[in-house]
Amino acid sequence: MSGTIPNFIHDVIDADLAAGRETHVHTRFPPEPNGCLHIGSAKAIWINYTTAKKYGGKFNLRYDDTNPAKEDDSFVRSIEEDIRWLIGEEPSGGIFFGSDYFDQCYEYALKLIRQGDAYVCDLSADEMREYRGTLTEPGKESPYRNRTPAENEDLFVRMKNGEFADGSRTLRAKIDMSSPNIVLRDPAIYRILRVPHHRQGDKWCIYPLYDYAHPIQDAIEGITHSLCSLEFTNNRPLYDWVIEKIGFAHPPHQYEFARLNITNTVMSKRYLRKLVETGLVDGWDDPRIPTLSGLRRRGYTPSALFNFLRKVGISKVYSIVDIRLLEHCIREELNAVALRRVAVLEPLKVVITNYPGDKTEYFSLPNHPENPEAGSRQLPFTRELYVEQSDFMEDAPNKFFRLKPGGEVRLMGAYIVRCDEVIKDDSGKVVELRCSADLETGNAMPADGRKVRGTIHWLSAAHAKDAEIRLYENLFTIEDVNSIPEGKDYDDYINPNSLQVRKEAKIEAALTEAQAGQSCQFVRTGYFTPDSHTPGVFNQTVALKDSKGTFIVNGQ
RNA sequence: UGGGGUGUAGCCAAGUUGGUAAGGCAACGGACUCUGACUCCGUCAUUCCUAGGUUCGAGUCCUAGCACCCCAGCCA
Repeated sequence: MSGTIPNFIHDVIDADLAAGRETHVHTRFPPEPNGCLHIGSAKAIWINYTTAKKYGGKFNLRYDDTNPAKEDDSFVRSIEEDIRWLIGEEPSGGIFFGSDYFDQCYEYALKLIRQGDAYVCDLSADEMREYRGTLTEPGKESPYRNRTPAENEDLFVRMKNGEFADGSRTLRAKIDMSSPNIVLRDPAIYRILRVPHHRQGDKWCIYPLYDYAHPIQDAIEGITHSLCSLEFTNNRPLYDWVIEKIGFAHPPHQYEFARLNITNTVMSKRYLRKLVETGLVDGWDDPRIPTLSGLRRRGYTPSALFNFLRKVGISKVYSIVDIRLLEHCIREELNAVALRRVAVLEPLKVVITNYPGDKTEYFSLPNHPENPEAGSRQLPFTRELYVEQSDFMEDAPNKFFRLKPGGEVRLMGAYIVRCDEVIKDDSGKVVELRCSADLETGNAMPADGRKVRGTIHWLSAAHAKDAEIRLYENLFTIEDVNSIPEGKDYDDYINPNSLQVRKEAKIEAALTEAQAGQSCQFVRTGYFTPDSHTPGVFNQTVALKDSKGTFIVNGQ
């Protein structure tokens, strides 16, 4: 279940191992602590983690914290928590910080300077852009490109010592201003930035850029296969350049895979942040967004997520996965293990007219119909019950197998009842049903052999407990949020029904003891889990599948 | 009009040295059912972006096109 299907990365590794280019496998996941992890990050974690595992190698967690202007310590804590939750253990190779290698990055920069492979450039950001050229025209060499190594070293040391203003100079790799790959047109590898670092404090006023720092981090940690997403493909030649010029004995190699996209949701950190900051969702762990904390609060499990990722596979094709595959994976898992419970989301009172008002009897309901070992529990039955409003229809079509005037239905695990009378309020709304139970038959099959097709869930009004139940739908009404028409914005496609709160819900007594992190199936409606923030609130993980499109317990 | 990456069903995605298109999701039929769930059966690419070519035989090889994605941050 946790394995992977064949993929090009493992093909590469198999070849490396077979040819003796590598003797082992070491991977890493390098998040920048500038936001929360989401299911797209989970794909990167899963690929790196399972690859290391498959080959008996190690897996590192490394915070890629080279830009103090964007990073925050609170995110390193949330990332660590999410990863522990996801993989269920410590990263086997350890936890590191890219910033811990700043000294080495600095020393290697000096080495590049002395080799004539890097120079201090005084061009402003705007000038550098002009000199860079365009996609179709080569760039021009910087007038500072031919400074001597000694002059460059002097300048770079003074950059480090804080003698120059932010942005006034950069250290650049001396590669090729006419390269068709723009990444290679003398990229900046160090910038001056007077921003305190979350771990280094005020030690530095120059910080290395990703393209320069990343290969060094990988090499220092002994990473063999550096697996990242497709948008870094253009940067790979620079990655290799850094490794080669510094002269690492055992060069790591980078391989790229397509990032994850899912229909009707958003994966960009930038937009997730916007949703959180504008209050369109309720924090980074809002159950409607695909952050790991949100998914966790929603009731998703690491194994369901990993299974999902495994089924999606690894490729280099831009793709957008149907969110229903994700839902399938959590249903598949929860169906097998979740205990069945009764909850009435939208209660409608039912009075059993031929049942004594002072009587209570108990019916046994299985905790899991397919697993007798899960046992059963007793549900109290009394004259006044609650059933689901949507389980009654006054003018019902033929295929409606639930309660209707004059019709019979089975109360799950208990009596067959017939609807005799419908009581409405002044506005015509149905407020109560008066039914009669087949007391002879009890919870057995009818002796006369008549068929009762429908089975609905119910709760004794006197015994039911109150709860708030939150139902969720897709956050976006558009499948691909990456292709929003011109002139429109993400916000134009937010589903107004993404959260629906049922405050008047009723639940069976056993549910009052449910703990956050436990999932159960509310019979006939879906899988739910207690909210981790508010006691007495349940979050819907996913609705039960509704193959005929008529099982309307959710919404209208 | 530069460079890089990618094109297999509605959506993901396998396809060994060319040998006659896996699997999953979705959908649609049907069986079963005291959850309209689950489970179970069945249907779902004469065709692999297009056009040529090589071959007894091509998704796999060759040639030429086309489409989509990424790159012009002192972001990652």
